[in-house]
Amino acid sequence: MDITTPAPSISVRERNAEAKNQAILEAALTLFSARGFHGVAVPEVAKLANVGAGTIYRYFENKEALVNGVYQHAKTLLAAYLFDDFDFNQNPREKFHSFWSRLRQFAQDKPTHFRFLELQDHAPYLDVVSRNLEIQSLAPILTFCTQARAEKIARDIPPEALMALIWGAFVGLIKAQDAGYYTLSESTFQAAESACWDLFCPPSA
Amino acid sequence: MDITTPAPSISVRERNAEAKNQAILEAALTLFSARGFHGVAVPEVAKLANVGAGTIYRYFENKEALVNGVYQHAKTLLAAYLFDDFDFNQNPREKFHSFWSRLRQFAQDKPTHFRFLELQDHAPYLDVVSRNLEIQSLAPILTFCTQARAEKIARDIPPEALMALIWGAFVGLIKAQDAGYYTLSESTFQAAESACWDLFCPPSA
DNA sequence: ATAAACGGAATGCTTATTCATTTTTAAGAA
DNA sequence: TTCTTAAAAATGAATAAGCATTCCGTTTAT
Repeated sequence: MDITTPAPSISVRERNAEAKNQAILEAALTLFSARGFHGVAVPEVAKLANVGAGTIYRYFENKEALVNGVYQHAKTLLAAYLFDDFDFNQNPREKFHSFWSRLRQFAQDKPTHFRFLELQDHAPYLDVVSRNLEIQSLAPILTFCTQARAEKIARDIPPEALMALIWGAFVGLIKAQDAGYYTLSESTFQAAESACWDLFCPPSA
Repeated sequence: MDITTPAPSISVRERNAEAKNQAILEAALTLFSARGFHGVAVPEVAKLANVGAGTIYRYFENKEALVNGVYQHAKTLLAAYLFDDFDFNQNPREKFHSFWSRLRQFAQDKPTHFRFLELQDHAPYLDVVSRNLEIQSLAPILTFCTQARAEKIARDIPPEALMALIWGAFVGLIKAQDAGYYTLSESTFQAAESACWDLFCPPSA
């Protein structure tokens, strides 16, 4: 008998609860990313999560809270992909490459998360927490654009617009692949990166 | 009494029907563009169109047919903005400028149409006619990209990917404005155009 | 006067949410 | 350890609200 363990800090109860929470979030992510918020019924989420319909309401106040939970989960994961262990001592071109690669990794590893985030972006049912998370998680990139602008490296365009152009280009690339217009190869991805870098800073400089 | 007019070729009935059809399409466009297909109730469309709920079903078989009607209407208008009286004898840079300006004009004149088309793109409830219209209306741009590629003017990237990057960049620019991140000025639009042109073709050439 | 078009209440189905009941967990007594 | 039991968690049928579509009495054009 082990008297060094007074009580398990994580009870069976907590463990189960965590697993269930995850199962619900994952099921909701899958369905919302395919058909959008209004296109999915809550009992359907319950079924996919192998959970009773009532159980969802023990974890989330209502359907809106559920979609916000999924949003915050996905956005946090994206931020982790983008910024964890990021080396801010790189030169601008290297930083750009890091962002591009990390974004690509996210889109490849977590296509459902990526699609979900694109679909729900700026939806009217997103709450204050979700909106702040959106702004926060883009802030480092905006800072990068602003600095590059100040250093006369980036183009003379408002940094927000620069960021929007490049983010939009990336999203367009992924969406067109999703839509079946082509299959992205490694070399196409690299070529797209340098094309976007040339969008970012004037070619002659 | 005027015996020279045997019968009016357009009856009051036909005229009213046309007006009603338009009113329904416009109301549906407004609501769908704001809240998506599943987020809008048909009687709500009827109310905004000043029409009885039943009347909608005299013009459209069901809700799906309605959203497809709106889609086809909007996509056709976009194609008109993009291609009507287009001068295909311009050089590539001039053609690019024409496309960019026309797309901008559409986004400015018809922001609701633009938003609707972005929101419903590749939605599972779009029918064959809508999907074909999508492909058809982008074909001239794809042809432009393919030709520019063949003439070694455009970057060495699959033309579909090039188009996706530029289209995506444009959409990103407009969406970020919609989201309130900034207000687009004339000069920003021009700068964005040349940035995208540099994305399109290698800067050194 | 007649036939088509219209309107909007009525119908029947779907769905968000609740709640009474059952199952599971934690902890102490035997 | 095994049994007992109170509390927490989970369930899914039931409730209530919402919605797509229909239908029939009314209006309108010819």
